[in-house]
Amino acid sequence: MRKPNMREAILAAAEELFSINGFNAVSVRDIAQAAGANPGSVTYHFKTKDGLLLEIYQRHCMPMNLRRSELLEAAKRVRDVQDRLEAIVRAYVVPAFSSGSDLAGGGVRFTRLRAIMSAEGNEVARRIIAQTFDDTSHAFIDAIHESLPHIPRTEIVWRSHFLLGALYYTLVTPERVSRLSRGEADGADPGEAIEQIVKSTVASMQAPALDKRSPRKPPAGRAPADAGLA
Amino acid sequence: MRKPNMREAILAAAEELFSINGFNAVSVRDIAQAAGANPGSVTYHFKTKDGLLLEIYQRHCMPMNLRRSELLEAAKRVRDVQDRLEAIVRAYVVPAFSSGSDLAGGGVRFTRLRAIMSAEGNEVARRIIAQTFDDTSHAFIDAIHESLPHIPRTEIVWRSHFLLGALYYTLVTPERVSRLSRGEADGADPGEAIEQIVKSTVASMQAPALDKRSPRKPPAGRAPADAGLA
DNA sequence: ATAACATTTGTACATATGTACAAATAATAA
DNA sequence: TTATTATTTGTACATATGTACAAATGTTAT
Repeated sequence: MRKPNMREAILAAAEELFSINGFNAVSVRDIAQAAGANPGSVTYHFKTKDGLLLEIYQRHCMPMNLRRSELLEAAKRVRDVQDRLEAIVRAYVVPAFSSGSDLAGGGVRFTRLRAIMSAEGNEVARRIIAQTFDDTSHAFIDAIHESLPHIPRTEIVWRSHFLLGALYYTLVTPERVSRLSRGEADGADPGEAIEQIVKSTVASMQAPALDKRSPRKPPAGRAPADAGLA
Repeated sequence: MRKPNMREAILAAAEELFSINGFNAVSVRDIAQAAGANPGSVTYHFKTKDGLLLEIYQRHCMPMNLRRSELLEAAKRVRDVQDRLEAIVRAYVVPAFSSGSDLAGGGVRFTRLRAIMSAEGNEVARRIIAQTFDDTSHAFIDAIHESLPHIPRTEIVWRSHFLLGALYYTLVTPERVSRLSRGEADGADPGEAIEQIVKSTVASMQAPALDKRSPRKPPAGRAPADAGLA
């Protein structure tokens, strides 16, 4: 074949298919076919299916985190507290939708991929994510915490976690928003999604703290985790 | 074999395995082995693997929605607006963690199952969910909307969607909360998760509306969905 | 006990899967 | 050119998969 760069074609096809169907449901043959390549070619370039996923992550993680860091630094310089908080949240959300250097939809595709991998409990993904995104996550958590010093850090962690969940779920099931809003909202419109997530997250961050317990040490005699519930 | 009820054992094993690894990564043989049954038994009782998943959904959907409806009705009768809003959100969240009639952890397991199925884009699940949960979702959206009449319904839909995303993600990746909070929070503690989700969601629901456009009809000459972003 | 039915077992089949590898072909360097 | 290397192709293998089905076994009713 005279494909200018088959490696790239395979990578793109894999990313597309994984981001739609997950890792487990996509076969190496599916990927090869979508890329117009031979199954053997996949083995040649990436050795294993895991290797292919790894390469996809390595392709995207750095740029996305870089973009986030830039936007975060800019956001931290915003004077007004309310505006700053919003800018910080936006700095976290926007790169998840548009990863800049990438082709159209690249950011959305990779974020949706991450969402599905995390649901599938994919081990390759889990490792990469923990060691690549945690730094950035901490940076955002700290920045938000500095804008909201009266909220315990732990609660900021929870709320950031909810933000990521909202983001993931919106990318995975956008049609549900359209359906439940009876067509008044378009769940697949990144602009709309970003605005809604940002506004709703900023508000949630500002919620009063629960502080049932002292900020550091929980009192020893607490009921076991799932006593009254499970 | 003299297993008192093999059908139930298979169902339980499937639910457990699906809720951890997803549908695609679990084989009929895995399920059979976990249930101490023969692969053929699975075919006998449920005909196909899809049939097995279907049965799991039918087993849980009704009770969970019933519980939600009860709690919702009670919540709607709360006098104070703020308290009512919180009660409504809680009525939505709590049954996702504890499905009542079920054995310990049943609610969490089924909700985690739904989270993974929705990420995997499972068709069987998608169909059942849309026709079983949408009524309940609308009831909650309406109830919240009545407590917050100044917020457009569409925005309540978005924020409810984020709530579900947060809930799902917390059940799928609880260890991330523990890790990012450096052990100060336990992401797997249902009680803690519920309180955090409820408080943060109540706040997000009360966020001011975006209202870039008139409440009902968006102006015709709007930019195409993903023009400036994708 | 005998008949009727329900369940379980064991096995088989067709297909799908990840990956290995030798041969063929293209690209590059000498 | 020829030699060398990089890539692609085709095929093969071992294993896994969903499901079908007949035989064996258990259960219940008469």
